[in-house]
Amino acid sequence: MSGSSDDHIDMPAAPPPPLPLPADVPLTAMPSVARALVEAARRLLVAGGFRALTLEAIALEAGENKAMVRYYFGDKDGLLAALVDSLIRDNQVAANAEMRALQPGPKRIHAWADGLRRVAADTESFYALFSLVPHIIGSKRLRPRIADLYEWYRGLNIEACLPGAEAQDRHAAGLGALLTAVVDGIALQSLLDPDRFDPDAAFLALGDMVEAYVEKRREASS
Amino acid sequence: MSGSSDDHIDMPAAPPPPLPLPADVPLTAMPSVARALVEAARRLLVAGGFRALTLEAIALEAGENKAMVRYYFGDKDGLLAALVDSLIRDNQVAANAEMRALQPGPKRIHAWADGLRRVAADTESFYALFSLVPHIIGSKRLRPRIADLYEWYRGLNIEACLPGAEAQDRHAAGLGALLTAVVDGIALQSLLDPDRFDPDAAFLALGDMVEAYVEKRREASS
DNA sequence: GTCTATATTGGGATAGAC
DNA sequence: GTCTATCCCAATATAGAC
Repeated sequence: MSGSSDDHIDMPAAPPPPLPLPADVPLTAMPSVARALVEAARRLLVAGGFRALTLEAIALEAGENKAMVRYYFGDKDGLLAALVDSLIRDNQVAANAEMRALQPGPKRIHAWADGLRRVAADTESFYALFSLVPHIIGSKRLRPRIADLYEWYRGLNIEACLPGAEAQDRHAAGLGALLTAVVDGIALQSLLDPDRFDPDAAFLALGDMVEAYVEKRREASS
Repeated sequence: MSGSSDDHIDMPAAPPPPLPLPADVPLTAMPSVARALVEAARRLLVAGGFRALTLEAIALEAGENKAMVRYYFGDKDGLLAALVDSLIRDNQVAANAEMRALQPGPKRIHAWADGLRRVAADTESFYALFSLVPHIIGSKRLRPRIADLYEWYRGLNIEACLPGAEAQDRHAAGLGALLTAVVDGIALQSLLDPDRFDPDAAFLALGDMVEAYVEKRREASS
């Protein structure tokens, strides 16, 4: 069945789904049916956890046909990749635009830290994300896609705080990873203790720390 | 069967679990049967994810009887709490002892950052932890226990980097939360991209950042 | 309790209408 | 190019026989 060697030779080997959407298409740029599916999946995930995420339930919630998942995303993992992308990336776009409008320097760093604070405050998105993590890590196809997404995310952080850093600069790479980690980790602590935990304090400290670090780094290199 | 009202009266009414172990008993201090159960649960979780964690499978893997879970931990969530505690806390004890042996100052901070690096490098533990997160967040009984564990963990970080900080000091609280977040977040990135991602770079940056921050903070307050 | 038959569910695939 | 209606296969759950 996998080879389907009986196909007519002139049939270009199983009509490839016309457009399995790449995972990095922003939600707003998707065909409306695809967007409806992603948004339905998100609602189901937030409401009922990963178990609730069946193709049938998603199609029902979206008011679409089950086969549309295959049509637009190839398979369920493709849809999940698009979902994770929307959870991580869409939040970043606004902060990104804000950041680029500012000149490099302390002010930009604090503005970026504040943007990260707002991203981490979206606990619903992070609840959905953490619900997916076990499945992502266990999925051969999904994990590399999410890994790429995180790589992009780290690069964004580097550009915000150390514009023009060399790609091989290990300190810069460490900073990018660290900022990404802080957002995820603080969001996790907020989910675990929504009443008592104060996420903003961490980002205040973060802004000051990155500023002090970048300053020291500039002095050292001059 | 749950009521078993036919039991002889002189049988002291379902021996109440003599010690639903508090979640913060270190693994090494547990009765051997309890420890065997926790370790079996850990192996199953690492091998097969959360779905594999049924009471039957745990008892089988541990070579114990299913009822022992109720006896030692009250219920499944009690066992899971002890498991999470062992995943987070046991790693910390050694680093904690090391830290206390050092005088306050830059050296201690870098030693602490290196301890955190080693904690984050235990990807198996973090795989288990992240597999449990969706269930923890959704569990009314488990979530507060893990929240307390994280509170303790944040306090430990504060003591390592800002010994003697006031409990109400928001900057100190932010730093404690931030260090905790970095460990979790970096471990997540390692799990997502075990081949390419360089977790150590983040902790190098972290040590320098915290040092620069604490230094600046001391100058400001003097 | 253990096992097997059966029903249900879930992910994936295909054919064909428009 | 978009979409609907089915179908298939595997895994799981349930039920009843023993």
